[in-house]
Amino acid sequence: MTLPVETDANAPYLQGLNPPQREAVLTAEGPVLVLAGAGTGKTAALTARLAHLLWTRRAYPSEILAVTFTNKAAREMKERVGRLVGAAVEGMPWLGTFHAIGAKMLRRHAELVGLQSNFTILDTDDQLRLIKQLILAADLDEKRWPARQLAGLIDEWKNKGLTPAEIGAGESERYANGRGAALYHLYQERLKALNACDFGDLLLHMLVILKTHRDVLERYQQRFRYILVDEYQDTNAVQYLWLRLLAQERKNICCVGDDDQSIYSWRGALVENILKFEKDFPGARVIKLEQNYRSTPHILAAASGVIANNSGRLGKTLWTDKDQGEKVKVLGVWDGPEEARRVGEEIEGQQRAWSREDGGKSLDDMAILVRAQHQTREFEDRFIAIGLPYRIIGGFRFYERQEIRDALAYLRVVAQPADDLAFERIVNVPKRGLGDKALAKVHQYARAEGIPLVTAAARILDTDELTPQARRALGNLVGDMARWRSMGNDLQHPDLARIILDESGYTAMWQADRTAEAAGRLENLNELVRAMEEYETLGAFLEHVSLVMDNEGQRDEPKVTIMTIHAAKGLEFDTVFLAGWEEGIFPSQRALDEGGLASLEEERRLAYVAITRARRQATILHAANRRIYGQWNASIPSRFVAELPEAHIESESTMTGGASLWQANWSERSDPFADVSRGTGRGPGWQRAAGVDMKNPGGGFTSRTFSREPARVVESRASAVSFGAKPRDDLSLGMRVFHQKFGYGTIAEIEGNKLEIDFEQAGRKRVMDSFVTAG
DNA sequence: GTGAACTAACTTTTT
DNA sequence: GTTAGTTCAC
Repeated sequence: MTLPVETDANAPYLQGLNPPQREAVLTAEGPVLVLAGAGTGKTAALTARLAHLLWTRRAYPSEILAVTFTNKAAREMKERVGRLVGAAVEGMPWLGTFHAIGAKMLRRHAELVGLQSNFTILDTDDQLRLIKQLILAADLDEKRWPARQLAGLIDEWKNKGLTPAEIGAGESERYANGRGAALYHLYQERLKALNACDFGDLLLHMLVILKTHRDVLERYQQRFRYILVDEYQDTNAVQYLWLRLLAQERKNICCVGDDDQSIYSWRGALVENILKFEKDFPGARVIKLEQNYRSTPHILAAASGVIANNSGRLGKTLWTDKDQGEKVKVLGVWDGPEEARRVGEEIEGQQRAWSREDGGKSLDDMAILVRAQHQTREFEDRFIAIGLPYRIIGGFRFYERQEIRDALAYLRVVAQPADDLAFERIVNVPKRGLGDKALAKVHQYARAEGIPLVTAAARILDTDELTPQARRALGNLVGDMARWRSMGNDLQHPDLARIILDESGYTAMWQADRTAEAAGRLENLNELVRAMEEYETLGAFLEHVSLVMDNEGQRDEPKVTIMTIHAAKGLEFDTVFLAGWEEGIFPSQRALDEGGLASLEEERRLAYVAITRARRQATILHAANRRIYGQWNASIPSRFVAELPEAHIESESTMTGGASLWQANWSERSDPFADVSRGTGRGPGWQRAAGVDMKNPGGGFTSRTFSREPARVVESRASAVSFGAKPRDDLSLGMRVFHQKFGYGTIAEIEGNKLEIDFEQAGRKRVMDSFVTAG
């Protein structure tokens, strides 16, 4: 059934692949681990491998299991395989995300875990509301034991592949004095009653089924002749156990990943999975992809220098045949706003060069990567001010938006009368005068009778439990729902959805809304209904939406991308700005405080991922002062800056008088920021970070040019020289002023209490307004 | 039952 | 400094 090997070499899908890539494609049988460094053509190899399996008739499309983590990756793979082998991809029903495939399998075997095949997939919002109810019912103080915490624990347990029965006393102890396991159990019971699943269940239920039903397991083991796993370093315990069971029989499993890019341990990912692959699958072929097609040598060297500080790596040496290119720029700035300003200037410069077509870049080729979402704000503010088009990736996904969730709840309650959570969500949206009181009565009735809320609501109308007003409102709603349900039989579901949204008053609610977002929300609702048209049934659509639908903003004009490093994984840009490389920000304070060495190493991998996003140019920024939760803090450069190999970077500081002056200021204690209030709300972590408790204080750029003396920590006190000082109103643009160090100059820019001054002798400098006098 | 004022909390978030 | 979530007064 296989073609002779000689023809393989000429196969179209092998064109342009380097030797290790070819090996990864052609080693079809047996376990294979492909260690693919950043930018080494991983996806090309993966898709070629799929094409190879199909082309050589080793397997039918339906006999290959190919799992990814993101919908985007799945989509991309589908597209690329399609280009190689044509329509055959259409028949690849088992190419998708872990969760999508889990859901697909689970629908076939739902009854084995006490669900019906049309179960609902709850989003995190529903999940949290359900857990809150359980906590309330368990008579726990929600302040002391937040629902979020329990949700997090349950999620963690599910990621580890643990059912309630498998939670030991020690684990259970982690919530409400040992009641964790019991609450987890209750939660699962509730889900079953609601005929619902959360994300974790999609995998855990399937794992349980595979473990306990030999026949089912064997059927899948037979079916999947070949298994392909993308981003293997990100698999968690359930996913790992799942794969191991499925691959046990044929052992044709190919995992692709990069231990250096494992950045999701907080979601339960286990780097160990990739590290022990050869133990799990004896005789595994390990193939390293090390030729990088993305970045310049300087960028690769910078990234390698940083990641080399981690221990326990499988170890890869990336190389490239590209030209040296530019060194990685390390830029020290005064504070957050200046960071944003500098990046803006840099981008505008490149953009101008681009419009002159002399080697500049389109905005689409540039990105700003940050550690945490809140850092995007500073850039957003600045870019709005200078009119630079930008797009922020992240925040809410499409189906996480309030209006989408509400609309889906309406659809769910019609499609699935047992869906209490959906009912609760919309019972008083828009406002119908059905508040806590009325709802509590319905709840009580439902619990007493053991029936779903919708049914209870219908029955309670015949009693005199409710106030006449509530009764009227609830009667209308229940009547509407019954009508919509019956209409479902002879209407197309998009039409039905439109009717539901109109008749329920939901659309009208947003039309009446005067806030800025209202129009966008209506737009989203339209989009939702439009998207429904592509699905056969309402059920199919609901699954798609909760599992797959994302809101890739439509690409119009070129824009700079601002996003977190996590979100940037797998992407690449010509020019990348890496902002906020300061202790406490990156590495994050939480990682430093809580996770020990392991989480510091994960932060370092994050740094590695960040640098390797850049094709031609990377600029790393760090500010001396940063406002965190409204408090100004002196900050010191990240240790990762210190780890950048000197030969591949170029440092620059915009600090007044350059780095040496800053150093002088620092030690003379004349730096106004050295004494800036640190506030009282800071945990010990902040002081520790500022106290530089690491081996290499300050480090890098800092250790070479600045004082090694750490920023001193001074307790809060209403200091005269603080940011709180009121701005001077006696200064204006173009005014001639005098400065102790720099002499006379004219004010070129005023930004808060910081001035940009063109000095007659010293040139352009940035100084604090309190340091100048009107000249 | 609904709006307005207060108060804790605050990474990353593929599904 | 923001924002979500809760409490309090109509």
